[in-house]
Amino acid sequence: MNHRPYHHGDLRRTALEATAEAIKEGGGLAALSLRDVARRAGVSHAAFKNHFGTKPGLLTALAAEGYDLLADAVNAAGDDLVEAGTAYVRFAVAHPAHFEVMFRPGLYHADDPQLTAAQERANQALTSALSTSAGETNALAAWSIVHGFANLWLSDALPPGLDADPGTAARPVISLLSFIP
Amino acid sequence: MNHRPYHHGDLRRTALEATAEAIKEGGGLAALSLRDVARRAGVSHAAFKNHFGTKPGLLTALAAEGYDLLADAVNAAGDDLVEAGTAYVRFAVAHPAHFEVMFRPGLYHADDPQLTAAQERANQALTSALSTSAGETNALAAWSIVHGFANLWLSDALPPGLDADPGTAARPVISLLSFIP
DNA sequence: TGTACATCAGTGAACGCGCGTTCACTGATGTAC
DNA sequence: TGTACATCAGTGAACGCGCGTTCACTGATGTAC
Repeated sequence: MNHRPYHHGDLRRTALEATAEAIKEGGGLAALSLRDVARRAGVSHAAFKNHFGTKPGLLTALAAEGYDLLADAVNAAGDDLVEAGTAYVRFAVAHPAHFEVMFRPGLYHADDPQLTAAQERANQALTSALSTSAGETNALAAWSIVHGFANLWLSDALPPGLDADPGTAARPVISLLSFIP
Repeated sequence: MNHRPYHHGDLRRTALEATAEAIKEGGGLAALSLRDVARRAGVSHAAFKNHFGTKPGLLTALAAEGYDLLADAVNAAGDDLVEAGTAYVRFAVAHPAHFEVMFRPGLYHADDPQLTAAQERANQALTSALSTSAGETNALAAWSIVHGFANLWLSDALPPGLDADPGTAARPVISLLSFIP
């Protein structure tokens, strides 16, 4: 008999994972419900109140985690535009739920301090992959191309026949911008 | 007394407009409900059954309309990569609800004949903006950059200070790909 | 021009359901002394 | 080391609500003759 203890011990962590799973496997972010997340986490559906407050609170935490993961991934890629861009695409495909929530600020508390700090980290990471002489147009192009590729991949809109690994498929595309300093 | 007639006369048209409006002004696609659309259209919430069947049926019609509008917009731009790309961005911002639904095939009947025909039209329009010698990597880059810019704009994620018109703001970014034949 | 009738478009009530949040509670943990 | 007690984490029932869909219906339209 493995009777679960009354106290979960790591509910916050488990809840975030269950949320990402629910978005990925359930009907997407549109169909996300706290009760479904609770079921996946094996916990009462009222248990989240202590950790996150309400539903937007839960999504705030997920978005903040997403920005932190993105910052980590881009930082690990080093100060190289193509590598950083490839890391961006890989992050989006590896964490589709985080990625989707991050870009829907209407669903969470956009002014949460933890969240804005994580956004700032991600921003720094992305900026440092560009030379300071790159200019805004170049920066927008770089961000647009990786963001667009990631979204198209996640929408399953890209033509068949691409490499099965999104990073590998994206690299030649991103490399067209290699002239950016 | 302007007592509405029993028969609406143009409910299909009105319903699609009300749906786009509900997505734009209500809480986004996630919060879309048939009953809200019916309220906006001034009609019983059961009235859609005759025209669209169920909720996915309504979204199928909206997506099909979106692909047709996109095809029209890109065709009108002529066989020029930058102009076609700018038209893509303008379309997305002018019709955000259509654009959002189009790239969520899980929400509609992706095999609907009217829909697939419209998709084919849009595909043709986009393809013809590229020379046949352009190659797949170039095509993916062009699509990615305009799709990414449009999504970032709609997410309100772009830095402040850009031109208020999304087409004008996007043009210099897209122009970086002018080397594509 | 009139009339019968089939078809179509829209109504309004009803259904069963899952939702987010609140509430009083209980079990477990940790700290003060 | 023991004990009292405050705090915290999780429970389970309850609430009110809006949802998508179905149903029998009614008003309007169009067609056959």
